Amino acid sequence: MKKVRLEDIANKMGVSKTLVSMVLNGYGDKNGIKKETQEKVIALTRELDYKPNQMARSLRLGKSNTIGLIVADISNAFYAKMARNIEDECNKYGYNLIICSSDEKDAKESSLIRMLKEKQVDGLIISSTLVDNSEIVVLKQENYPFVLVDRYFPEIPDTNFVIIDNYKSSYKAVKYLIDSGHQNIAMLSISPSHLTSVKDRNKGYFDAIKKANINTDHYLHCLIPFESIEQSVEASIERLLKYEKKITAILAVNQNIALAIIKALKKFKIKIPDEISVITFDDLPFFELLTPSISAISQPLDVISFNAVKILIDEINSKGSSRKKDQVVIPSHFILRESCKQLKTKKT
Amino acid sequence: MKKVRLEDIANKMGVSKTLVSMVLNGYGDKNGIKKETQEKVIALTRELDYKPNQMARSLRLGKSNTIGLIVADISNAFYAKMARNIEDECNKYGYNLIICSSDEKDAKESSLIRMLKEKQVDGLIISSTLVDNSEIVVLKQENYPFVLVDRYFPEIPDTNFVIIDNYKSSYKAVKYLIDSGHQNIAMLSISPSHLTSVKDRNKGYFDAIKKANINTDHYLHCLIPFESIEQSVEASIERLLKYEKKITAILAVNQNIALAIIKALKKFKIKIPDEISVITFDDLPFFELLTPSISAISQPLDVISFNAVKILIDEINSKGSSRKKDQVVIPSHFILRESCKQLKTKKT
DNA sequence: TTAAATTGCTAAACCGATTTAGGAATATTG
DNA sequence: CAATATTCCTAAATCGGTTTAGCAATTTAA
Repeated sequence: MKKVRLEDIANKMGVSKTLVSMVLNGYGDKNGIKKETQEKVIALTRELDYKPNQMARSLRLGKSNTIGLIVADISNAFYAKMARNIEDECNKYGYNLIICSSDEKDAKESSLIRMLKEKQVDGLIISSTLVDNSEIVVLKQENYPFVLVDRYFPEIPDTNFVIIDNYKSSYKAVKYLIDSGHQNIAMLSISPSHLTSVKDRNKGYFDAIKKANINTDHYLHCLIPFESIEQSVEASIERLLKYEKKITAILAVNQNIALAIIKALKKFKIKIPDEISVITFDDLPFFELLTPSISAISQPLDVISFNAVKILIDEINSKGSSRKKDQVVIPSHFILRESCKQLKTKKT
Repeated sequence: MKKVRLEDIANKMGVSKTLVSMVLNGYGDKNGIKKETQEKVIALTRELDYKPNQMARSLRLGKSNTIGLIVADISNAFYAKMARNIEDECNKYGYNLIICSSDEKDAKESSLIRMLKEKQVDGLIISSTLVDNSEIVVLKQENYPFVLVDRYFPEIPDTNFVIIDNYKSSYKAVKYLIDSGHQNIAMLSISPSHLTSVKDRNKGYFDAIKKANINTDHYLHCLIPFESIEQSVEASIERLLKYEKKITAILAVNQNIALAIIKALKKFKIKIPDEISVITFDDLPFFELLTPSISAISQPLDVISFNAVKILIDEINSKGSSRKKDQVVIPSHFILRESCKQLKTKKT
């Protein structure tokens, strides 16, 4: 069973493929094609189950109606959720999504960007891990439509991005802990930590403890290598437990770190929150199910996705004319759960 | 900055685009192109940062090097993990992935299949939700390469599929509970339940309790509507708690149901496993972190993905000649954790 | 010295759609 | 009745690659 082409329809009807194309694209009236002819075309199209070859169409139109999404790892709950939201938003505009995982690897991300461009995607949404951001700079120079999410590049001006207010979120969470009476607060952050999201979260933590004039020992701020989260977190926790002063709270820089922390504390039989309070960036449905449930800084992924796609489509549609870039910072939600212990009542 | 085309390279060098194309595709020697010329082509290609338009290439070659993946919901941890494994496998073969979520909706899945065909994907991997499977039948008639995962259609013979042994997994899990002394074992299954995976899991449950000659009251087998898992599970649990006999174990048909069960039991302050033991299909990293940790029937997603992609690529490569279909059934792993209580020592 | 073989390359067709420019037949106008 | 306008449609170019068929110049063979 051979595929049905536009030409097959045209031949079978004894008209030109120009006519068929016009009718199928809704330009029948505009080009003065007889109603009767139009109906016959439509009918035959149905009958033969004609499916236009989008590849051919895209080549001619210079538009693939496909968007590329690059995240660190699609199997990560955070990105999976984001991908789903982005997928839905894209569908609304008639776009499809090619999803790729960069594994936080520079080389892989760069080659993914190049590959997606070769595939002629109309735009990119990137949660970039790049240190060497030259590929992004090229995108910008080429005026290629793209939006950064979750992380951005302060050193590249005038790029679209959608992020949460990482600094403020971090600062507020730590401030909450301080106000609850915690004096020795650790943060388990991640390395490489050139990512703006991580940097801002780190800075929020440091600024909050500095401002409160409590223990600002850098020993309390641990960098966990991305490649070996589980073991490194366990080692760090072990180290922290031996610290001269009693550490009573930990801030996790993301959900992966949080999972590892919970696992390690379980292993060392440290009770949350009685001995150590825990707050994490990123919320997972199951943080609520744990006993105790885990306090989280939740990113509104639907809002982020909505904005990212909207901006990207806008960028695509206004290609050529250089459009003013959108830089959206969305507030996060602090969700207080059982994992935080009040050491004293909050000062008024 | 205009895009560089094959022709631009050719013009700039004063050769034909045929030559350039041949060289870039590695057919330079075969066509007797001078080494010197070849080198010049390669050099110029680098210099101009030429990126072939894959759309044009695909159109000519009738091959997009793209695969479509349809799952119920990519934000679901199970499918996210599967998608990632499939992505990696595809990359090994030089393919990309368009991922789509069907939301377990017939109409949406059918239209996704049609859409992906229009996009000229070279093959499909589908975790199908279809009751009306006519779109699958069409695929088969057209000899369109596809592989079913997780679920298949017994009524459509000779289709590729990769699944786990749902019946046996379910049977064994329930048998384990029975052997541990449980007499009143509930199962929270899902509706619509036309899916082979669900049907087989249900059958395994029923056969195990029938064989053991214990309570086979159908009241213990609850169907949770897909659209309202949380509320329905809660209602079902409430009902089960009022049952004339004391229910001491529950089998969850998948991770979503399990999450809802854990939540509901937490709400009703029922202790796992002291009052009720829990086993679930599908393993999540966090099942291990819960207190108590949750026993699970784990699907080896890497093995499933590996097979699915391998079969699909094989199918794509042997297109035309009708290839013998692969039907792979992979054993699952039962992971015993703290959520199962021994009511008596296992009989010998 | 001429026919045959080899070397190194190219023109043009093709994939399947969209679009531009225009043509033939009929209807309307002056 | 000729000139113009309208109606309905089409041939051919185009998008950017790959591939087929073949050509001109040189080398080898007879």
